[in-house]
Amino acid sequence: MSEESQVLKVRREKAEELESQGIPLFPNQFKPEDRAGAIKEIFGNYSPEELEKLEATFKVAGRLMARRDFGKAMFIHLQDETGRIQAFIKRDELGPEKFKLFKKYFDLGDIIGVEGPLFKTKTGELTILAKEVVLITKAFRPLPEKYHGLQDVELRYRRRYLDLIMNERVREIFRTRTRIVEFFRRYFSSQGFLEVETPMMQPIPGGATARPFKTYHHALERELYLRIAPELYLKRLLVGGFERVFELNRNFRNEGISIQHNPEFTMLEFYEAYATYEDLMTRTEEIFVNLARELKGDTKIVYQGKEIDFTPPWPRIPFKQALIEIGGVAEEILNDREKVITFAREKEIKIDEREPVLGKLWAKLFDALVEPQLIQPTFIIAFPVDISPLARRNEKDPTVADRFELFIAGREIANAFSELNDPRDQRARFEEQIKQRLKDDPEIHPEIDEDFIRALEYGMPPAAGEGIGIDRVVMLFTDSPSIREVILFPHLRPEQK
RNA sequence: GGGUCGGUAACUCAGUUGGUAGAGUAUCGGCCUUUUAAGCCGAGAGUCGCAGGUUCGAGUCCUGCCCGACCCA
Repeated sequence: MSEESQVLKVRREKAEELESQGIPLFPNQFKPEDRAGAIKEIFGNYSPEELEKLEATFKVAGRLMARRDFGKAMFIHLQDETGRIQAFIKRDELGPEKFKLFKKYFDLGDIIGVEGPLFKTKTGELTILAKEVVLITKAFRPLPEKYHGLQDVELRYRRRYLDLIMNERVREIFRTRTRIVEFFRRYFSSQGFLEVETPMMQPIPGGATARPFKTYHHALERELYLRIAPELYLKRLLVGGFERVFELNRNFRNEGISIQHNPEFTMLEFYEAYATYEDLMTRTEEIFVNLARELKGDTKIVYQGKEIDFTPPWPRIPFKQALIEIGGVAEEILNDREKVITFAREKEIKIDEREPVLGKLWAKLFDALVEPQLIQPTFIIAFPVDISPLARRNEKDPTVADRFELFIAGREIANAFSELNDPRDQRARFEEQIKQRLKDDPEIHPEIDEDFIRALEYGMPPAAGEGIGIDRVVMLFTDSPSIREVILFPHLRPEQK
């Protein structure tokens, strides 16, 4: 076989023959009036006699997914967005010409229209008796195998359209994703938050510690960065007088791809004036309980075989205490930088031994020893100030920030804090960050966002803000082990020719 | 970046010690007017990820590379 496989050749020849008979391959006149799901929902329980009395015809369109040929009649399954419905294609009903045309030229994968009354087969399946059947869109390529479907993970991601045709569970994941996004928008709107859009392209990437994507604007003749977080712009809006704002959109981080990381991911950030991080813990509990009830009708879900219970209140454990009690790190080790490094080496936790910031070393220990153990929803609070450059200091202990991170199923799901609004301290924190920056660390931008400081100098009301990783929330509620399962088109290396 | 596993027909997968590349689905032809992965008979379909190497002979062994999954960092 040369450049074209046998199957593709047959399809192409069939299409050409149809066209030469004056039958259009891609007509645009057919208007379906019914959908598979609604028909089955309404008439599924009708008896054969009741169906016969209906005297109504139904008109559906969808993809031809299955075909069982009996010579002078055949059963087909047609799939639209709402589900599958069976139709019975009978020579005596259609007439010999149309029947022959269907039999010879309509293939699995074609999009077709069927019109006719409903009846029940011997086996009790609700079925459309086809009085009319038309080709709506010819498929030039065959569908994957009807029973096993499309399994190859690489192909599923590269040809997501096929994955969606073949795998109902995948369709369900993305419907759930949309429901979750809609839930957040509805929740925040109902709570008086204004949804806003701030720059995705930023002259100075800020609001997080991460390596950005760089691009170039020709007319402005300057480099721009795809945002790693919207934080610094949302806080400018607090300065501007919007007291409750949120943004739900994409962030970009130029980092590795893993089971929990995609270079572009969806983040919800919200900011609430006159609130504290403690208020946000309560709000966060409320959000997840409401979401679980809406999606599952329960405050419990099962994720990868583990039951997760959102019933509040959730434990609130100080960062250092978690390291000691959950991570099993002795307190005297934590307070000594050299001992921390030795400890990490013994435990084979990879750290940069030149790292001068003690909090960053602690964070590495936390990621390795504590995070995987936080299965039930848990707030870790009182983060070291030196890894919380945008958070307000605790009034009693200035070495920790009024900050929490939420962990569920061994993963960070949310990050929140009372916002630092003292412009002097903010400048000092930025300067310290740059000073402590390891040579050429791509995750810390060497430039201070002076306009952000200036905004704070006009006065930002005390506020608390939070970011929630939407992809990870979707993973939890769809029981998906990998972030790629909840992103329609995850990034892959280019396909080889 | 390192490790493990995988890449064989359009799809899902076998392929023994190195000895003519297989099955099911799909496709094509024949039979069949209530099937549910319909059934029966027959047929065609392959750059075995790519490039080298070893060998009389490589899907199989060796080296490098590409793509993917998972684990580690």
